[in-house]
Amino acid sequence: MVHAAMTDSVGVRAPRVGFVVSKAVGGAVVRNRTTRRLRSLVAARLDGIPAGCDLVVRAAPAAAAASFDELGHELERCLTRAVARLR
RNA sequence: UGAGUCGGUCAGGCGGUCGCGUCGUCGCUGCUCGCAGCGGCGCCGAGGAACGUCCGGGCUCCAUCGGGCAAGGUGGUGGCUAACGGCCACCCGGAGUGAUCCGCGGGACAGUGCCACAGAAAACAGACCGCCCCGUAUGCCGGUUCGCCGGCAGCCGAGGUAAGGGUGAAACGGUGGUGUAAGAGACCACCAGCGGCGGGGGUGACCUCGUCGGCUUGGUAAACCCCACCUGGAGCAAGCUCGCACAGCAGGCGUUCGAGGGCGGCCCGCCCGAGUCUGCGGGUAGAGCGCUGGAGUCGGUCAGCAAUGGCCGGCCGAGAUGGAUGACCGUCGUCGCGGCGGCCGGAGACGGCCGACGCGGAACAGAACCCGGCGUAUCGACCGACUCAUCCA
Repeated sequence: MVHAAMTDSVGVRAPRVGFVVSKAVGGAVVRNRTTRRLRSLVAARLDGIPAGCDLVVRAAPAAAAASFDELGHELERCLTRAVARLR
């Protein structure tokens, strides 16, 4: 799930992204690994995020078992929806 | 070729005999019938630090409403990481010709304390030897109208000064001049340093340029302290499951007038609450799980200066519980020493290389829940990068 908000109305500052990976996803090791994978996935899609925007990416419990490609598709879907809702 | 700096790898190989532990398997014996004991066979069986237990995490249980005061830790900046007191990069200061190394690197105009020895004086100014001026006992010299006058030295008294001297780890800016009775940032020039303002570069520590100003401010915070940030407690004997055993007695304080407990430092505040505490006496001290494949490691690739991270693929046979992993022999390799033989260099003394032989050495040290670091110990062997000097092309 991806939440988005325009916190810098001028749209100059680079976009900021935060991650929420709760205890429901797994233990400390699983949660940290999930965060790292999500971070690298988002880094590859930074061009599609408008400047001045803040994102919060929340990991569902299924994210722990998902493969890298599955995570990528799901993030893509949520990201386009969240960005479209901004406009 | 010599001298040096930094980083990394390995931790003797092979074979044999005896011994130990987990697991598997076969046989015998026992019974509570799926375990125990004994014996045979087979596989596997410590480390780079397994160590110290100095930090940080995972994991487990307990607690989790809030406020205040303590306590402990960290300390340039930016990043990495699960986290750190770790690592990487950079800044500043110091050492080195250099590669590089070292730093316990916030604040000394918030306050308090301390600064040994030496020195006059150690933090706020003061003045021991000095230097100078004035008054003046006295002495000497010169002049004299014999009243004294001038000069020099100087006891004592009052004052000016901090340039010079010596001490120290450190002495109230440095050098040169002006100035003065002697001197002094009193004034001037340059330099160092401090502060203000402005321009430029950098995410930042900070760097750099210009300009102005009083001319100048000691050290110590691993002394208390101040500032910023961080920290719930206990630990695998954690903890979970199964099984087994027992017997109470006496006393204190208590049941909305509340004992006791929790918020593991204290106080407030909040919550639970009918039992609880002490002494004597009695009982059980068995088994299993946790227990080893994990923030693992190697290669490739992508991002990054790097630490590190993403993706893809490969690899990974200790698990004891009074605690196993040991001892000996053979052989090969390696290092040191000894004499012997050969070759080379040299006038020689001697040095270097090779060969076989003999003797000797091979460290530090050992799992106990698991990781990331740090620190310490270590006979040696090897590899890579870089620096300086000299020579040759």
